[in-house]
Amino acid sequence: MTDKLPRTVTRLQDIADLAGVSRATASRALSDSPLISDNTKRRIRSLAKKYNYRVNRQARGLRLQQRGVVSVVFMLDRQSDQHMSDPFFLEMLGSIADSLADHDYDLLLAHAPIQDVRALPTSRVIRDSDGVIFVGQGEHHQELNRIYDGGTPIVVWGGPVDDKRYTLVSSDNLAGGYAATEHLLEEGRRRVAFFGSTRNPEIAARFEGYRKALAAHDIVPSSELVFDVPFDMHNAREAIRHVLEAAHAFDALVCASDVMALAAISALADHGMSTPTDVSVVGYDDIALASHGNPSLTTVRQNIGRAGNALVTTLLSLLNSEIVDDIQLPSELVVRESSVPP
Amino acid sequence: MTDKLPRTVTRLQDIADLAGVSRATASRALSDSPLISDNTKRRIRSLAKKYNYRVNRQARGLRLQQRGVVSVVFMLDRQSDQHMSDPFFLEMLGSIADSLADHDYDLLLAHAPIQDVRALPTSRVIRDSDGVIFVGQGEHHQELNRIYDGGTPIVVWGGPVDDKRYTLVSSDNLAGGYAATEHLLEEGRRRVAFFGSTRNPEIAARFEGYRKALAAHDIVPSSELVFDVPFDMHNAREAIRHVLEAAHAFDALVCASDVMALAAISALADHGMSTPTDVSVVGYDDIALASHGNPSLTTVRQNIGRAGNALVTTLLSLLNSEIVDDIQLPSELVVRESSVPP
DNA sequence: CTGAAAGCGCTTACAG
DNA sequence: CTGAAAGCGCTTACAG
Repeated sequence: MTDKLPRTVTRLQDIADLAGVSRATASRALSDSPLISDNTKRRIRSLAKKYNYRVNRQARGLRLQQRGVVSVVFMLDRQSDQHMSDPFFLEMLGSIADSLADHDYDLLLAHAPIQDVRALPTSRVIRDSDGVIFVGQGEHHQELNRIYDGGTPIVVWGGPVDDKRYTLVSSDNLAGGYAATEHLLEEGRRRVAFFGSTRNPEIAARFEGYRKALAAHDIVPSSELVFDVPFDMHNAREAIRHVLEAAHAFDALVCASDVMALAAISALADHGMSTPTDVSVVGYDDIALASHGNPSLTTVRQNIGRAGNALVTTLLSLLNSEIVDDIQLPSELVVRESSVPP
Repeated sequence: MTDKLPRTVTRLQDIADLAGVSRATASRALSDSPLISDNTKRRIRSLAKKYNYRVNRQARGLRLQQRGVVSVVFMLDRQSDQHMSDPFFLEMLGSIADSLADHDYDLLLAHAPIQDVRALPTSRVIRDSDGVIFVGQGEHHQELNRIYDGGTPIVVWGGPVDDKRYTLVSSDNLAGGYAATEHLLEEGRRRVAFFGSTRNPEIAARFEGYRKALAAHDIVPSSELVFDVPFDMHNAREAIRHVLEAAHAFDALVCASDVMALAAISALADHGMSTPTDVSVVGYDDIALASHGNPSLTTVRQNIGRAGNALVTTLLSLLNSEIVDDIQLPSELVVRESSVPP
């Protein structure tokens, strides 16, 4: 008769004592090892449940040389003023966080913009995590290759690039850009401008779709209608003002993000031009705000829930030494008020 | 002459070997123990630097019974439809993440809405972290007291409540609500409505400021002008539509958040009412989008950078067994177009 | 001022 | 099917 049962059961040893087995057996039972009899397993598991035992992740990690942590790095470009306050990134972060939690991994957030990508390999982000999810490639595509070469398991959300060695998850940006442009042309627009920085691989793919759609309608793309507009709302608005003052006439706009589209609609209004009557506008991402503006925004939806899930499961497969393929998710045009003139 | 120096220096033992001292001495040197001579310290530290040694956090944590992790929980209300996609929360998260990184702590993000606050104490969020930062109290004030009573170090961002035992960091919501209302009254508005759920302690404090400002101008607050509008853009817009259809006349609006203010401006426009000509609107938070709408939004700025920093340093003090006080940060009215009729 | 030893809580190769 | 033992990388009370 043991009358000194532990008050609080926190260690594997406590469960083992309670069950009258060794720590080894308890450990194996909890990890569902085939070495253990069903009976023993059942007994140990119900005990663990009853006492609300949860394995100490630090000890397990130390033993297994795993961290149980995945880093998430937002690869935002200084140059194009892409900012994490873009709701698209938050939604992506939320989706990744959910998916990681489902698999019992912690998320280490590298929120600060990457100052020097070369410092990454020795940074905490890589040292203290099992793998890294990069959201966006920025202009650091080759750096990503190098990090991959260094042996860190990484998965990247981004666009197609040449000479890529890491695993890529993306949405079909080319189809998205095509659908957006095609839609505007079918609504009767003829001078369709493109707003966004094609140094960004995702935007470059959308631009490719834009060009193809124009070509399919026998329209020769004019470089006068392509503008390197920054992502950031403030700078986007400034840039768009300049564009409007330079008076390049266009009757429609394909924008690289919803935030940019919102900035464009504002800037147009400042110039006395209304959307969609004077200029039709299409955004990209379908952030929550898109459906509630005035006018509501036609946009290309990226399925962020599936994106986060794909990033996480792909990385975990990688950690599991499985062979993984790139993943491309579909994109979908959502037509609302901003592109349908009365 | 040792010709078998380790290729990769990863363990404390390696540094100790290199320096020709024991692991104990190396450990103490690195943690700046007064027991170690300056000379030895210098030698060991330069070695650590040279070989880019960083202590294994898991091992250290296991030994010290610390996790090196702080959980962040967004206490969003289902009822009031407050949503993490509100940019305010993202900015707050970013600020907390930065501050935590400065102190070498990981951030464990509990993104999913809390289903059952009672399950928290046994959840990973609490088990695997040294402390928890709650953003918002939602309607779970008493639950927070209970978690505090359970011994978990917590710090909460929120509003004033009775019978509070945990440590609170807040901005001066009463002054904010007052300043917003006062400003509208000085602009000549007389029928100032309040939009927001006063079940939320922060909003309740702002509402108190609203009432005081009215009283200071000898205006009797009318319950007809106080509306329990949800936070979520979509539902806010719906709610505001109902308000407008019920035709309660008002000439100004104090909103519980910028997102809500944006929704209000949209809904007003749908009703053929323009801002600020017909109705002046003031938001709360000063999110990035606030300055770029059309019209730009008058709002009460919360200093999110300072907020995140205050939350983190307060929690770390708590972990350090120091006595901490509640912190109240100033709020600041930012006047823009939405509240200044031509 | 420095070191040998114990121990944080776990998992698994080895032996039975 | 089960257990004793080793060891992941660290820190600190104890002894010198």
